[in-house]
Amino acid sequence: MEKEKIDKKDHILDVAERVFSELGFDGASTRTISGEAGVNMAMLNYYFGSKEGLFLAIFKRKMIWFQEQLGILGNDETISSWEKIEKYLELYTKRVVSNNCFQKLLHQELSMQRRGELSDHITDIMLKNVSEVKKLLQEGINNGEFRKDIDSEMVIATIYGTKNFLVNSPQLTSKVLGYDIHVDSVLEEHLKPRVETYLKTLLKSYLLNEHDKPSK
Amino acid sequence: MEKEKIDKKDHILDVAERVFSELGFDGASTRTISGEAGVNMAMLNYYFGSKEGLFLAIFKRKMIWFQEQLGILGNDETISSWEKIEKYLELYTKRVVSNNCFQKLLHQELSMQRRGELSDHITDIMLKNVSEVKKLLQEGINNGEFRKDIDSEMVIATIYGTKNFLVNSPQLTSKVLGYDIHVDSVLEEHLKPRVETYLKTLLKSYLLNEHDKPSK
DNA sequence: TTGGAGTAATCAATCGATTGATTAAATTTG
DNA sequence: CAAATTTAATCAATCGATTGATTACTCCAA
Repeated sequence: MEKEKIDKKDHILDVAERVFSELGFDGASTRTISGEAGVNMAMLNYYFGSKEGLFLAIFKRKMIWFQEQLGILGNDETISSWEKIEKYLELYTKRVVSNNCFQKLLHQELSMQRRGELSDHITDIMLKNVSEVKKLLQEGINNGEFRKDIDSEMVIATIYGTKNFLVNSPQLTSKVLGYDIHVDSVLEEHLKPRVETYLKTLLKSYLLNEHDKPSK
Repeated sequence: MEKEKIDKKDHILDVAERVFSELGFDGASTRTISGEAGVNMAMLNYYFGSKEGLFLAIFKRKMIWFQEQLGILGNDETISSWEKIEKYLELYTKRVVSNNCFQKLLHQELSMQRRGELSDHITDIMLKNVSEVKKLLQEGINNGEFRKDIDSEMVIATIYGTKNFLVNSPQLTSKVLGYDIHVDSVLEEHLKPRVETYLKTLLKSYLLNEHDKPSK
């Protein structure tokens, strides 16, 4: 059955995504993954060719989602540059909750140099995101909304880095913040809005020209 | 000879630190490490008991260095809160260059939940750093230098997160910035001062009360 | 100074366990 | 039936760890 085959493959990808994010590529054995997914070990190779093929399939699947999210902001001419940044931040912090595993997996793999083909793939995915934000920032500079001397690339590093730091080391973050962010409801109701508010305030004070700022 | 034994152990730790940071804990085999260190494989177990013991020894060695760095800022009463933050940023970005491998290793391990004892160790190390910065920020709030509504914990996440994002994925960062940060001299002369300047400007605009800011 | 006993360091060889992958047979599906 | 799927069994390779033998060194008595 075509439909169920896709569902089963999707189920395996879901499980693999989680296990990989928890144990890393080398730490997660094919036996563990197939065991937790409730399928025979040989199925992984039957469906995805190899362990690395399975790993790659996880990213392939998410790429489509990335692309469409990237287009949402698109070329909306009706709102200001700062409002676009705000919208992007809202879109991005939403993923704090929904794509927890994958984001961790992504930056885990980005920090390793080997597995060249895969690393290039992931780098390309990230580059698309980066250039999108860069475009928004440059637009704001050109129309005078933003200060001319902002460091766009560093701003991007701050957006991604701040979030990654918080969600990629949940144990540390939980201790620092005083609530357990492993619990989904806590993530959704406390961390997510807090990060969103903070990043907006932080970037507003850095990006906007003085005369545009509310006196606070 | 006592002296040479320490040197050799130190050499192994140096190599292991690098290899672990490049390949991860599971990806780095004891054979690879001993091979690159130019010692017999059995020496690793002879010196450190096990692979995990070797891994732990890397962190044990760095803990001393951390402790003394933490005390440097100490209770200096002669400078303002903002100047203390500036000094901390300078101290911190210095490590962008000098402790590249270790920092990557640290946050690699922080993002995995298993290896409980070690994770707790690392979390504690980080917590000490965090609480130190938190104290500086709180001090600035209390004496009126900083705005009262700043989110201290998020600021910390920004400082660490921004740097980690840049140095933990050198491949991506190099493409975004347009110069290869794998080269040490580039790291030192371009990325480090850039990060330092950026973080100072970013945090100054967020932390300081309006009336204290230069009109820019 | 020399010789040998005792300790520390190093080595090649190998252990059982686990890894990713493959096979051929069995089962299900259309 | 024929094709697609699923299974258990097994493959060679590699993993971390350990062994016993060997070398290098220290120290003290003669």
